[in-house]
Amino acid sequence: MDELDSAIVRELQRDARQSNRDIARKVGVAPSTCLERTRLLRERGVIRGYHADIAPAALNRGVQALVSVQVRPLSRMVIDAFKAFAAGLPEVTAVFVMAGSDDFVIHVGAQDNEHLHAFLVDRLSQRKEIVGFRTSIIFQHLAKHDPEPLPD
Amino acid sequence: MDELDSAIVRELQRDARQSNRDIARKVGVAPSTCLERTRLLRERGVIRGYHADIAPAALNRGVQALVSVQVRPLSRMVIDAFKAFAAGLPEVTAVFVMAGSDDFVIHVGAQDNEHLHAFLVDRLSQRKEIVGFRTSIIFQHLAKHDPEPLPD
DNA sequence: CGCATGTGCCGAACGTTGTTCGGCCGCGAG
DNA sequence: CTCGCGGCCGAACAACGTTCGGCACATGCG
Repeated sequence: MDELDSAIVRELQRDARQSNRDIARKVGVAPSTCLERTRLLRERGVIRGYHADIAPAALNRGVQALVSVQVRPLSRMVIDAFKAFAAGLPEVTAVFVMAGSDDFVIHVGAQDNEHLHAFLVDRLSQRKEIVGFRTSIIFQHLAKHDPEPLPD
Repeated sequence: MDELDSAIVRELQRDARQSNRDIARKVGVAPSTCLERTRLLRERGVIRGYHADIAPAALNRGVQALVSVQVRPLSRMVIDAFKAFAAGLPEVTAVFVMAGSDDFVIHVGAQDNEHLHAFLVDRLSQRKEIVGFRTSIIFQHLAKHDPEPLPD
């Protein structure tokens, strides 16, 4: 992970669909070199994939929320089962397994408040391992899609 | 946003770096048609960008946390100022503006616990508008990078 | 010090792709 | 029925991805 790799990664974070030649030119190497570096970055697991960023409203997810969930008992079986369950729900876009007073934080998107409420009542609260959850609506979501690498 | 648009979006969510021809073939139209559709989706703001998904450890973010923050007074000025401040910090990868008992949730990544602690103590707690914050470590982060669109 | 070995980069070549554009088809309005 | 329009197609050309042989530099060993 030298300076060249970092530069390539930065470019792909900024715009994953620009041509390999453009990236090569920006980072100052030949296209073939750039391609080989990129291939190795994928192979090493540094680059995990390339994804389009879609406006939530276009996917019928106009309302988003973070749901903090506590489950009991705190055994691996229960945690893994709930994690798999949550990840499988279509309204769920991300699952955080947490340390602290909340065991999970779930990022949920729904068409509107009514659908969100239905999701919480009909899906989540069904699960017997849940001993409590707290839902907070998201007003805004600023995501940094090209975070700079932190210095060592 | 007809069925063809949805199919293209789905493919670009799955893999943003596959060729336009491949996408066209999978969704069953000519490459030129697919390209034009994609261009319109970008123009309409449905597609907001294409980003590489990078392993956090490679960016020196081995430790991640969600920080719930309360600020006072709850005026637009204070909220906007804190939002801009948080988004500008290199350790911060996402800022959620929330409804509920927490005003913000900040997604933070740091090299290790020591750096995380330093960030919280030296950066966050500097801000006078903060009346309280709570930090929870993230053990795991399952993100769904190709969420299916919800039915209408 | 000279030489052998290996690693990483380059540039050329070729098959593939992106992108544009003219034209065709089907549909709806008049 | 005819006209106009929107959307899709296919061809063409420039640009790109990908592979491969070779070169230069560094490293370690005789």
